[in-house]
Amino acid sequence: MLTEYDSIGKWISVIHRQFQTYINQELKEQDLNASQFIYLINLFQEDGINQETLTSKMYIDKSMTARSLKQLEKTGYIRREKSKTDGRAYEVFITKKAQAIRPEADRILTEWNKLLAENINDQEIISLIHVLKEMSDNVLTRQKDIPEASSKKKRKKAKIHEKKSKNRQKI
Amino acid sequence: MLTEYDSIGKWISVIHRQFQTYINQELKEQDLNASQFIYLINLFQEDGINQETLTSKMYIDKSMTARSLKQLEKTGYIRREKSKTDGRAYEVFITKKAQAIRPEADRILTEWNKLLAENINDQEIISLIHVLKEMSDNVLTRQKDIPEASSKKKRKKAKIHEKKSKNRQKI
DNA sequence: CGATATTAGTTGACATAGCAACTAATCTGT
DNA sequence: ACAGATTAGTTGCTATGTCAACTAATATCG
Repeated sequence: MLTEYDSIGKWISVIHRQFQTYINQELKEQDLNASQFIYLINLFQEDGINQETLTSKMYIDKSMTARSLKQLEKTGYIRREKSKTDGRAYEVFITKKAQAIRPEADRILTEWNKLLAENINDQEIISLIHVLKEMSDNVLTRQKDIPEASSKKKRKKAKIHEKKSKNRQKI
Repeated sequence: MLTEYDSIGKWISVIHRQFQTYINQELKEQDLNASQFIYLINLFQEDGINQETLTSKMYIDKSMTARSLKQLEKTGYIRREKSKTDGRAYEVFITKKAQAIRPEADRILTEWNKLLAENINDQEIISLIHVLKEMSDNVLTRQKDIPEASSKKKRKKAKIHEKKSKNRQKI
């Protein structure tokens, strides 16, 4: 039961891949792909957000954000302004082009959710979302609890110039 | 509610990525990565399976199977035998090296499921699995119903005559 | 039988994603 | 103030995954 792959992870992975495929099919006439689409959806909800906030809202790697936004900027769906209060940060804004496809974007997501939820009652859906969120939280909590000897939690030892010892072997 | 990305797809994607990261962390001392690991798990359940069956059991693209098995063969976790009854097919067998890591593999999955399920009661887990399966099924059913294959299928050159009626029995 | 289609598997191209290393700007403690 | 740490963002490398085109073997059906 809980010891087998064939329980939760498998179906999560399957649905994740189905989602990618579905979105890409729906977008195949647009100059947009699935990951850029998801970034737009998040920007619709909070325009003017900076990349870091967007990244953590999506629980994704910041490099993905950098690359996706770069492409969205090139194709004219967003523009970026250097923050006036923080010279490192950009504020990200959607353009008219993005606004124009918003109804279609909403439609695509609505259809997807409708497809997923077919023959499943509302109570189960609500419970599902709740449980998924909680699971995700469990993982995040663990990641915080176990800093993993990573570079995140810098020890205060502050050895002078330890930089050279980075050639760790991965096997 | 159901019209927002922030409902199901988001958490599915987040947990999917967390799963990849978790497995890769657990495996970082092994000559195995997350996707190969999942193939092994499936092979433990059904040794001697052929690639096509394995592929559909995992709901993944067959090219991924080809590449992952190639690597697993190179690192000695599996071997392949040409099927005696079908000259196109391979039967895939796990080796002693794979058997040897099976307990560790089971442990990793058990821990993952335990982590996910922390503070979530068994009934919710059972319901979750059931609902996820059903959702995945909903998507698969749609894919069957909407073959849309005619546009995908490139005409082979010198296709002489069209079938009497479109033969759309593709998956 | 023989033409044609279908199937199992491989490969090339490209999209999606994480990690580590890097730059430049900002923050912190003394 | 200012050195060292941290943060925002970018980039290189690699893994994960899909789609389409391809080869070779097999199935179908006149």
